[in-house]
Amino acid sequence: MTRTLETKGARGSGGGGDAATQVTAAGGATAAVTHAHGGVRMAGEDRRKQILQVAMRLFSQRGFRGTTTKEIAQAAGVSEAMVFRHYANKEELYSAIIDHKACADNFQRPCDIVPDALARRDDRAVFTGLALAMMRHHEHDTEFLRLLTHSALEGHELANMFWDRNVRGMYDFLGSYIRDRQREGAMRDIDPTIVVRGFLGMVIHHSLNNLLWDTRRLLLDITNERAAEEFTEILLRGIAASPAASNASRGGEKTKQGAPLSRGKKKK
Amino acid sequence: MTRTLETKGARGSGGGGDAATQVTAAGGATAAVTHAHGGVRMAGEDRRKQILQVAMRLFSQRGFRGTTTKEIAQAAGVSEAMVFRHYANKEELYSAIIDHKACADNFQRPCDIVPDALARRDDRAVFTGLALAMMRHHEHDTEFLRLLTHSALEGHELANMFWDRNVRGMYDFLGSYIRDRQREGAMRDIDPTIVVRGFLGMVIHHSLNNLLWDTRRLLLDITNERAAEEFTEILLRGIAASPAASNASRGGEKTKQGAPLSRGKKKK
DNA sequence: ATTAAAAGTAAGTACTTACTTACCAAAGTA
DNA sequence: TACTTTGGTAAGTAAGTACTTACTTTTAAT
Repeated sequence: MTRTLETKGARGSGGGGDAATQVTAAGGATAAVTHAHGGVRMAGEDRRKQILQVAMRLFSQRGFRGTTTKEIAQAAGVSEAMVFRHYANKEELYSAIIDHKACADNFQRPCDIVPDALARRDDRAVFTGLALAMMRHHEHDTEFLRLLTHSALEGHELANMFWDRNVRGMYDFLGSYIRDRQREGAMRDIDPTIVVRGFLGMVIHHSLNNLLWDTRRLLLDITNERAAEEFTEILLRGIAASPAASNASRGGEKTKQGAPLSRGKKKK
Repeated sequence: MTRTLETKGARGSGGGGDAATQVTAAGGATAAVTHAHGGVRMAGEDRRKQILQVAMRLFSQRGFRGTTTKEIAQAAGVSEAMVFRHYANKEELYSAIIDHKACADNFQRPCDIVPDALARRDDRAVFTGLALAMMRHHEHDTEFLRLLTHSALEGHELANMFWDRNVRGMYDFLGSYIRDRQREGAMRDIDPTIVVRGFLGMVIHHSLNNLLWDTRRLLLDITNERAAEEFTEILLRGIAASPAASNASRGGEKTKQGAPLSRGKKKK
């Protein structure tokens, strides 16, 4: 009788998304509490969040134009009018997603992911760490990658925002790390941006592939750890300061390099 | 007066697509040939093709669900009824695109692109050749890449079909080439599928990036040729048979290798 | 000239879509 | 207990949406 708002609120924001759908489905038949509605009454703020999450899921599955407000309402277990009570229109729902996705804990800066490896100049740890962080994030928040691709295709703002806030930073950061390692003689002379493009290409394409194309992993079924290691191995060998060939042709001067090739630590 | 069908037919299938749109736009105002319609009368087969091409363009821009049959009709310069005269429903239009895209000249088998390089065991030529062919195709038929991504997101058949007919083949082909080169001692021991994944990742991600994300090439602005070469260089160095390290550790047996490392030919 | 097939249209239909209005009931509060 | 606030609904509306029907014009062979 005197259950507080907290109780309902907690249920709502916790696993509310799917539960509400079921409640609604069953509600019409069984629960005749008051009239037709079988959904739980939530605190406004909780309902707002829940609707947002449901919308995120649906947008990521079917795209913005491909998702109807009716579907969102049904999946949230409320009437369509409730969606428009909380969000003035469909577009505002979308920008709320942008805010939520962009401002939230979603992306840490790359330098925060592998700080110690950076200090140690452990190239392998740096690249595997970053690759792993990205792939785990993609796998754990699959909605996001789909949503992002949809936005890019539909020319929505989310794509640009993500680009500016995250991708650009990643290029800057990794690019300048590579430049440093080139100066230290550990990596060969090559445009760092191309290296970043190649690295991100391998990682992101792999995620996109698993998520979008080969969901059953028919072609290639490996763990994120393995993928991160193998891609890193290819990349680092690929950009290592001129190896055997130059050793053979130019002879001696290996001691010239400021820092040791981290390739040496390979099968430690 | 007695112009043959050929004449009109040729116009229709030639540059008809965009012309028709303009004709319609101007038609309402200027051309009062018979009644309201300003479009040219086409032979059935030509109109059919034209509608298909218009639909392809629109689907690639806005996705399947995001494109209306009315828009297609308007862009083709005909009434909506004409669209449904040629294609029973929207879905059939889509599968016609699939047929056209999949069956047409779109994708040559990988072994046909670089046949001589394959025979010569010129790894560099093989990989740059393939990369370049893919990137050029992406650039020249941008609709296709967008269409494909849309299909993958929307779970349409085109994605699966493309996967089965093209991607799978590419993995098989490149995979077995790499396996051969490993047996010949030219490449190190690594799962060939992972190598293919990495290679396609770099190339496809680069195309997708230029087409979808960074269309103004702000982050990286290089020619396809350059990109193909650099990615190939990274990959081949990355998977080359263990270089300095193994030579030094295991000593002699270099003559065991069936074919010379094509890396030697580098700056020829 | 007659006629039949084919290219084309205008004006529908049945349904969906984003969004509104008017009203209701549960919760808190005086 | 009465009253206000707020989460919630049912039943709209106007503008799409895919798709149809009934009709007209052009073409070209008889």
